[in-house]
Amino acid sequence: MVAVANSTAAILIQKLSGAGGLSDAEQDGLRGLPVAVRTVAARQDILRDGDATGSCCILLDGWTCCYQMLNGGRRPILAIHVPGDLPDLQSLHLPEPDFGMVALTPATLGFVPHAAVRRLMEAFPNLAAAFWREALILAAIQRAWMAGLSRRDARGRLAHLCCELYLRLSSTGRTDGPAMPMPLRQHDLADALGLTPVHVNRTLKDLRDAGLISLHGRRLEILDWLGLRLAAEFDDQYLHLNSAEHAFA
Amino acid sequence: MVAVANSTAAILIQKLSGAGGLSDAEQDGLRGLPVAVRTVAARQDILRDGDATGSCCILLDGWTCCYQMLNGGRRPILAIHVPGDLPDLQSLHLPEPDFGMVALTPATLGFVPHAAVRRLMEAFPNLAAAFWREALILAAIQRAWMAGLSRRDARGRLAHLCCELYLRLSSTGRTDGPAMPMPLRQHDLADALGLTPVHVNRTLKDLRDAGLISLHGRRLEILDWLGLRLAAEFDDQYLHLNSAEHAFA
DNA sequence: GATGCTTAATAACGTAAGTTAGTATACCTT
DNA sequence: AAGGTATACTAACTTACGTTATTAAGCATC
Repeated sequence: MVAVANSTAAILIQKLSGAGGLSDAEQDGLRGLPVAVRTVAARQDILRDGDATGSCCILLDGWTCCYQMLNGGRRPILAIHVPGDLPDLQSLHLPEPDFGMVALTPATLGFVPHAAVRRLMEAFPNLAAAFWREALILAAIQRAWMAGLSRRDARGRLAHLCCELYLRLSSTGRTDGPAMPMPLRQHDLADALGLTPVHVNRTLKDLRDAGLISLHGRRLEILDWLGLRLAAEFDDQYLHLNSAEHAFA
Repeated sequence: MVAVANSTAAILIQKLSGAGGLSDAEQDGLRGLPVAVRTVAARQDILRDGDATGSCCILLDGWTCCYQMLNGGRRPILAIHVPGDLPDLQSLHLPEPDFGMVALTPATLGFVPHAAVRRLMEAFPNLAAAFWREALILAAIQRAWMAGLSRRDARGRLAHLCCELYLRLSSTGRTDGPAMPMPLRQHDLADALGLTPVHVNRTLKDLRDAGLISLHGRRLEILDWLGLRLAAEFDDQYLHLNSAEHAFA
């Protein structure tokens, strides 16, 4: 366990800088956090349902997701996380997680002990607010997702997910023009969208045939942003992005 | 706007007392909160999507729900709240809500200005933690709900909701033996479960015919708790209830 | 105790998505 | 490059749930 490495601190500082930015003291506080960096292989469990770890993590590289296991192998995916996300701040006050977490790609995470986070949050109310803001944005993302599961058809759900992931990646410069990495297999998409893999396949074909996206070899390209937004009824407000700058702005 | 009335303080104190209870100073802090009590009629909007109110609310009596509006009158319900719940703590850090809130029954709510809540949370870290714990429990409830929308059939979803609401009501003594109030109309249940009212009706009949519940005149009775739990694959851990005491313990 | 209005119950029919099964393609490993 | 495994694609068939429509039952208001 070493003090937060430069790159980790940079990611945290970028993530937590809201409209007002962070003071030097706050930035130093973040840089002083003790962190254990861990690398995991794709498909490897990061957190098992019920494990209490005593630390929070920040996703530094790669993608992860949270899921719940139900009987019969059903595995609803509850959230997808991309670099910069803080997936389990909730563990600060609910030590026993009600979900598991796996890596969707090879991933590296930083684990920071709860005690250190708590100390930092008490010393810097602004940082506490910034941490909570992040947690609350993830909760807002969950709400939007939930609304889709409840009341959108397969096409709308898939389109919505594409829009959302594109913007979330774009906000930290991880898109490549209109294209982005798409590490989720159709099986994962199915678990995220509440569909079967077969129907995900059909629906992808549908969006492809409609000229909205193309998806080959783990790379998703958005061919018609407006059309996709429309199919998704997508409104980016819930993401609370600082800059709405992306290839289609 | 007056200082929290006795009953309001009692509800807050009960809600926020975790395993350790609250100190006298903390309880006094809660009693000193300025609160505006408002009564709303059933079906009346409490919060419109996008409104910034500048305060948080606590539900003192009655039921409310949060929803999002989609095109074509689709109205997914994202959360159901019962007395004691703090439905919009998130507004502390995300002032523009991404959802609306309506009363499901005549309801009375207490509104506390953000500034006052923030002051209290800075003065009493324990209270801050307790508030966040409540918000995180509601988020956990959302996750469980989401998993259902994604991977449970109509029967499982409805059974799960019955189990959950029963325990949540039971934890503040609002059940009556194996029975509880059930103010949601079938139309509301449909929006909460991602189904159509017709199918909710069919599914209710299904659970009734299976001898698991009975539902007449806004009153839900659980006839076979074990059977219902089984149909729901219900595990109450995610509710983080202090006491698992209820009629079926 | 009529009148209307909202909610619940059923039935008949339609369809989006699930299931099963098979083939093709990509991707690893040696 | 050959073989094996995981993933993607497609088709044929089934089903849970949606849709539309009608009737019945509550539950207000005058």
